Amino acid sequence: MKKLLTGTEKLCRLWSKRFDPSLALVLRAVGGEELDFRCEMELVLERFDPMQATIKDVARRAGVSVSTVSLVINNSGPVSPETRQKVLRAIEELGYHPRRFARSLASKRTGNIGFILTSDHFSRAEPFYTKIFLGSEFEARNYDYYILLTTVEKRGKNAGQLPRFLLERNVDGVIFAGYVPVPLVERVYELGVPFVLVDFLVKDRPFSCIVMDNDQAVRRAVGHLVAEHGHRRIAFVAGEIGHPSIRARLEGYRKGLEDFGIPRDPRLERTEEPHCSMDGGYRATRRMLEEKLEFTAVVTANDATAFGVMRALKEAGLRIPEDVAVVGFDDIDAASQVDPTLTTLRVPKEEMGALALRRLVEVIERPGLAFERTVVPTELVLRESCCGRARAPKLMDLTKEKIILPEGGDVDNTQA
Amino acid sequence: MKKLLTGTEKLCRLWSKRFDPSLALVLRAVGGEELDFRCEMELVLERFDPMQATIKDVARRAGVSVSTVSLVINNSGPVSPETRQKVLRAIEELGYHPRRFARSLASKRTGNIGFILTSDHFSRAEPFYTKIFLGSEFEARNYDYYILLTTVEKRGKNAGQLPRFLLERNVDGVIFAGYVPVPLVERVYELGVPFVLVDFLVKDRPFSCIVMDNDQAVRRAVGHLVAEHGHRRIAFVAGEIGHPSIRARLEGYRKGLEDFGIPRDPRLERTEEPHCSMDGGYRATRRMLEEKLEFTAVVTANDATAFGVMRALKEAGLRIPEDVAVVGFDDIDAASQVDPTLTTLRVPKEEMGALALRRLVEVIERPGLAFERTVVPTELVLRESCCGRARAPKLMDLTKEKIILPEGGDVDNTQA
DNA sequence: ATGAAAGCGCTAACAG
DNA sequence: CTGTTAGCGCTTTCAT
Repeated sequence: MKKLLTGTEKLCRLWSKRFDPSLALVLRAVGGEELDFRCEMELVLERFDPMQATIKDVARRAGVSVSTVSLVINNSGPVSPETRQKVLRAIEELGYHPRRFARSLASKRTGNIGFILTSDHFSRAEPFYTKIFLGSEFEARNYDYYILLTTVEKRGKNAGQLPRFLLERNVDGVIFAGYVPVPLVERVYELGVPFVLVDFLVKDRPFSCIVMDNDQAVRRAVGHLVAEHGHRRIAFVAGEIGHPSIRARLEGYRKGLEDFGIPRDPRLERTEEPHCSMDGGYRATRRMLEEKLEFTAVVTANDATAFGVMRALKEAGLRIPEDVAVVGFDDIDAASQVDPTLTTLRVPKEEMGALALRRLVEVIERPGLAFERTVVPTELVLRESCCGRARAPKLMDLTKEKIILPEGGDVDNTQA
Repeated sequence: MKKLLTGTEKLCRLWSKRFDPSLALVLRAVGGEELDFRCEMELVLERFDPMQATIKDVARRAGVSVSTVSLVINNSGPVSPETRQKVLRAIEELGYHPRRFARSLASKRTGNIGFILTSDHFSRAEPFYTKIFLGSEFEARNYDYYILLTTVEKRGKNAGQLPRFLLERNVDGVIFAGYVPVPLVERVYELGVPFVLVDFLVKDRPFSCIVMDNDQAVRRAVGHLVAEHGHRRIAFVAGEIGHPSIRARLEGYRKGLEDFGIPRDPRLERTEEPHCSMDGGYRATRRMLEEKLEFTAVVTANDATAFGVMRALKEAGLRIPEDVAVVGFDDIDAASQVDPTLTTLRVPKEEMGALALRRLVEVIERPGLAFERTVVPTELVLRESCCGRARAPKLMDLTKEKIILPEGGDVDNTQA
């Protein structure tokens, strides 16, 4: 049985909720008679309320209904210019901002995007994925989205488990960065939640993704080593060969050799390490040296690996690049800070993150959009580790770093 | 005038909302007679609904009211063990998860925390603040919070402007990382939104913050250079002297010299560069060399600066550390990857981020908690750039890096 | 210990 | 073009 509240009672509740419960008690004591001061009180509240204005306040002040205000806010419907002006002014005067969660509840859209990567990538805090994340984050603002980042286990019991924000329906879409568990991707797909992969793709599945031209990139690097520097004995060092990108890089290395009719030497393909890390590069190189293999250049699966390679070479008393040239992949910050500076394939990390975000927003806003694969080009950045100190640009001329773009030949300068 | 909806009408709406509007039309055509299939239909929905179960579904299935379910979920109220079991089972069976935004609307708590740093720090993507962020992010999960990251302008028209998530009331508290505009901090303070500063503090304000023992750290480093290696001519290179942390490091440098009665030489205090960057370090060092200043060691304000210093020294044909020793600050990843590896002061970045998160959650959950300043200790990590290759640990023994802890030294590490 | 009911602030369908 | 109204899914008195 619904009990009608008296004016005073309502008021008490209001105060008790929005201010201090003790004030409500005072009011209760004072308000012996039942008056409907609702309206006056709301005006009072408007002036003293420590809480932000609501859509109701705006409506009252503008002398229109809440729906009209909503239409104005969302630009979703015809509103006469005068009314719009009134509403806009009220919003301005009250400093009104719609609350995110209230909109979410009513509209089923959260304005959040989930960013998922493996704890592996996270805990090793690889600058590579950090950059991608930052790229997405930055772009997200342009579309008025927030990004919620989380990590998942690559394997083990929790591997297929949905992140919290999906269970709580707290995101409108998801970006997967790097090598995530395929079952997880499939589950998200089944849930019907829009998603995009970055630097990853699922075999035999046409999911939307943003990847680099991994194989062509390495192929180009090998081409440079052979054509410009006359290398013939070129090694390839990588780990984590399960990652599609890494595998593609190996393929690119092979194609590169093939382009020049150089026979493959399996002993120079070092993919035995579990990770593409500095440690992995170091150990693999030590082993090659111990096996007395001949090589004058090393192409690696990423910059971290290259650092390990360089370290091992130096410890063995070999000069870089005079005795052995080294090429990395990614162009992380440290690549231009090590000595000698590292020739590497620059991946447009932030740009990839931004691209992923844009594509995801598209899908969110136009459900049923077809999957699409985007391949972004990398650039070969020539530095000391393959060209030598004399020929490579000096530190302070970063803008003049020589860069070989995928499209053209030896295009000079221009840093992206 | 409220119009009562018939059973069919209700059903149509339901379907139209939760499924496909076209289905609703079909139903409308079929349901000529007015039946109240509400109950049956809800059971049907329960089985086929692509949407997640709601608290109502749980209540119905458990045969209790929604309030009881709420009590169970939040552990906020007395519920008989049997009822609790029933509810828990229903939740389990339905795979129910409360929606974040619905809770927010009802409870006024969002479960989000804002993370604010300047676009400066962001766009230069300094690994330092990235690590702090990751530390907070990781810890946030333990407390069931999400982190929303955003950047603000350090200066200019937008400098004092509130980030979106504050306007939209989309966070329960805020973490400020690094040097943010003081007016912004003050505004957040006035808004009554809980906040914590990391690696920053506002002069003459007792705001809660997590900072390192900047001055003591550098003092210890100087002490090491003097006591262990006999240096007397020690330079200090930094930029961005407005940042409290950087200023404190300069103070530490001065104290360090004082400890050994070494007179200060203003020409060896290079703080003219705008930023603590590789470029800044490089240029400052070039200038010192051009001015023919004598120095056998350089203490820098951060690792990036140190890299620039090393580069300039090498270009000048000086050996590190034989001719000049170098000490950094932060211990970013690259510090152990450069050649020679960099002696530096390790800042527990992730730990600081986590600490900030914990402190913030405390404040959020117990409003009115007093401000508190936390000083975390740094460690002096000895590597090749001051000890030389022979004495410093080899690459692969990272765990055996020699570390001097603040406690172990002869210095007092309390900071006001 | 449990349930009924009143919101939280907003959107969107629908009626005028 | 504008207003009325019914929710969205949950929390939180308050009464029982």
